[in-house]
Amino acid sequence: MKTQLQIVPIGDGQSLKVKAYEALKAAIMQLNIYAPDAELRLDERALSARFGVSRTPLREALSQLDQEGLVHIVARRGIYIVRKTKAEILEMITVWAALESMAARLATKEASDEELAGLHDLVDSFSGDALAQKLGEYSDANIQFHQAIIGLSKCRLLDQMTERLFFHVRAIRQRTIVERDRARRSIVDHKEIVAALEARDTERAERLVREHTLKLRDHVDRFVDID
Amino acid sequence: MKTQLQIVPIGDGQSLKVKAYEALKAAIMQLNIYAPDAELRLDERALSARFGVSRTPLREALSQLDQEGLVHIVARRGIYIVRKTKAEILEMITVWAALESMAARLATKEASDEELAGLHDLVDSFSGDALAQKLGEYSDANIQFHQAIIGLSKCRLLDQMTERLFFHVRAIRQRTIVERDRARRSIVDHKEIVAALEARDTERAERLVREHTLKLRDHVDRFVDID
DNA sequence: CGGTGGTGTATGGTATACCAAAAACCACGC
DNA sequence: GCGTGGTTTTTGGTATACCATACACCACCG
Repeated sequence: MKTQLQIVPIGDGQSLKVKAYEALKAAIMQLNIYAPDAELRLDERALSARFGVSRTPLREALSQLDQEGLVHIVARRGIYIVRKTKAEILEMITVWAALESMAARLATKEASDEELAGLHDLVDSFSGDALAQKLGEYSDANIQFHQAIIGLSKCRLLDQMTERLFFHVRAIRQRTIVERDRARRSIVDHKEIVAALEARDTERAERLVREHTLKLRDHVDRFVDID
Repeated sequence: MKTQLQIVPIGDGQSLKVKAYEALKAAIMQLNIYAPDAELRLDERALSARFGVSRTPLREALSQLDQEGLVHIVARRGIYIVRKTKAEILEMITVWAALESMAARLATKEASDEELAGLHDLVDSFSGDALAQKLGEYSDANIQFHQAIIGLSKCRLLDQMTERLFFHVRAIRQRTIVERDRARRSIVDHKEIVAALEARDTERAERLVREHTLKLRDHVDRFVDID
């Protein structure tokens, strides 16, 4: 993981503000912000020159990132990429658990049999070779599974609100100490969740999802070392 | 309820951007956006002149409101105050239910006996004369109760995420048809919730809060007429 | 009278110059 | 050598001029 900002050329977007926003977000996502030598300070003028746009749209993009909690703008001091504290990460996972358990509840009523079958396949496809994979890839698959459940709730707002949470949670995965059994047990949980959804067991699906995500919370609490 | 923007003089704040943001938000909150003759269109230059600030900080404030979903900015078309659809309102209440039920769960573990006693008093103070009050005032007291529960979870993120939801839900209360028994039954629910919290009954507190808020969802679904 | 094309205007987007405050730097004196 | 005061530099905040596009209006033509 790089410890310096990797600025990608601005692609196609609607406005320069949006382009700058996406480029910055992508750059921050690639950055290992918890590395000791990470470059956490941003400079408006330098970025402006690097992107080839003026400060105005760039500032609007930075302002948006500030509101989302990715960067912290201090007047006449500087703009800093935010390092979430461990307590904040734990809170995010807690909120995630709340939202996803509600999504599971809704999914038992809103999702079609076909959609649930697709989710079932998704889990199966990882149960075979997941153990052989690197933890990082498992983490992606894991998030993919959880986002799929949220999608099945048919509630757009749940999608929007969890998107930001996943971004930050993803950022700390390389700080997570590998625990051998965790991936395997996680897949067992996933299978149980899918079974509850397919049985249209609303209460059980909600409970399993909540407990599963709160397990992750405890795991991060115990095995992630930041701050 | 006024149908025109009520611009208040910019008070004291840190930056002009923040002042403009707060003034605009307050103005929008005072506006009955669902009135047929409501002024939903905003004009950057006109607002800039009215506030006595340049377009730059004003645009940053508007951009933030756009991200929060209060206004909708369309390039070279205009800036419009957003009228949430009924479906969106229902989604917001659903998410609210998810977040507050988790808050109740946490509160059974995090809140002190004194804090719960305070919540108990809050409910009692409204059980006596609530029926005599106007529905609007009851609505405020209602939101106050729910925010209190979220506060007792000791989870800042839950506070932040529900704040926006309450804003929009508050905006539709004058469109809610008065249902005579609802305030009374709501208070019964509240008392049960407080009892569960005081008994430290995590599962029951979570369930009661969720069911209570989902009741509101159904009520809005049936008795609120927008779109 | 109705449709169509062109020109003018309104409006959000962008670039740039300037401002004020905070920090860094440096010279000076003890 | 170290602290202290002032000056320079850095940096985010603000004001303003200009740009590009979507829309409206109107003249012109069929």
